[in-house]
Amino acid sequence: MNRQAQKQKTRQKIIDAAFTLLEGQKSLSSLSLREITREAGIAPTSFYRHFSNVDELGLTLVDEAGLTLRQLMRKARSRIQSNHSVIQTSVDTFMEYISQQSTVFRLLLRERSGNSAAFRFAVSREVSHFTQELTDFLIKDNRLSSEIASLQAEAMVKLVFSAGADALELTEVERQQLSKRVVTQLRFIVKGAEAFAARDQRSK
Amino acid sequence: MNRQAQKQKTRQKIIDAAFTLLEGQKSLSSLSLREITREAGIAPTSFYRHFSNVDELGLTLVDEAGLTLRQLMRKARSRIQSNHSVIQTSVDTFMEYISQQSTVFRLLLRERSGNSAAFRFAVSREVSHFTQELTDFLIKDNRLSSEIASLQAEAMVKLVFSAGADALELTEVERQQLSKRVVTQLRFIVKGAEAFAARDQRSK
DNA sequence: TAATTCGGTGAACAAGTGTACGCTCAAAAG
DNA sequence: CTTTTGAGCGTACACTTGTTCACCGAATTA
Repeated sequence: MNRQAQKQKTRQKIIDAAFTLLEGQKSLSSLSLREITREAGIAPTSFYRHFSNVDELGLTLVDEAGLTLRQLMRKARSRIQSNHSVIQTSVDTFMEYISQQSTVFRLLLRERSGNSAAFRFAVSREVSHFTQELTDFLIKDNRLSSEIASLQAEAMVKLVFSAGADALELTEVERQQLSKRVVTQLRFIVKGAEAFAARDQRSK
Repeated sequence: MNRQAQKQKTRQKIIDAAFTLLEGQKSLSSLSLREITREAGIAPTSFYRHFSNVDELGLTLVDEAGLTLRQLMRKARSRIQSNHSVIQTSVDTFMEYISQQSTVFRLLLRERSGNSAAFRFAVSREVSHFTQELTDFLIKDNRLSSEIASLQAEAMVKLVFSAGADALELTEVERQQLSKRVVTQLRFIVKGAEAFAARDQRSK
């Protein structure tokens, strides 16, 4: 068998093992090398053929989680085309992803304020992408000034991610109730930003 | 010397040692018993005379952090009496506390989405107090319906805490810029909630 | 004064950790 | 076919970890 392919395969085994362990209550920095290799079914020392550190593996996982996040955005956008309530659709999509990919979101939301500066930075980068895309959308779709759009987007993302973190602890029905609250709260922000934008227009 | 007082004193030494270690990049659950006792200058086994677990110590720390939070609220309220911009004053007070008591806030903000369910629960209890007090204030001061007040308060607290988490990574000047953004974003929420309240009034 | 309580200690244990080193043996290169 | 490469393994080492146990000695009680 192809040597390169084989290596890639065990590398994936390591990544999968880490994700499996993360499904429990563990965080990235509490994963031990030996734990991971045990789960992956390889010798502890083999780990070093793929990553020089557990931290390096951690950054890889954050990157993969970022991919999921971008996938989420794409899905939300594609749904908005057909359906008209942008906010409702977006929140629904977000919550759906949290249910389906709970391990990935747990990873992101935990490491966002976790102990490792490197992880925090990596997550914050991903969330920035998210915010930037929303900002662009608001400028184009709602014809807001870039300043107000950016403030609005930032507030909305913070609110949604914060609610997402809460959602991880909740049952399916509680999650739906939370969704309704979040939708209303987002509408507060939209309405408020509109009012500010109108005032800005008038004063010009 | 009084035996009881002496015991209290070493108990405090343990708590102080834990806080000192937390000033680094460590989280509650990554603190080890021996680490703590080493820092406190006592024998590892002495720890058990005061706490049966490191987790039990952790909950004590969260409680102490909650005290600081309530102190913050009191301070903010007392300042609002004299000054008129409620939002500006509150955000300033919050950011000031984050600067001064950064370890405490790091603890709260980290454990809020940390690995331990017990810690998460304890923190969420403290944040709930915070939200509830703000809700009451909004009902009394802004004459909002309890439903809208609660939604508004929840959104505001989520936004402020989320910004607080960001602030921990920033320099003093960046923090002031962030404060300005947050104040505007909070005004979005207030304006938006007002609009919704007005609509509710009309429809009745 | 004599007896008891109890906070703090040191030694010891089993279990877990990261990592260095040299080996195998099949794939890749010559 | 021979040589080189390199992924994976086993052993070993030095550490750290939580917890048990019997013990000391001063403060407290009788």
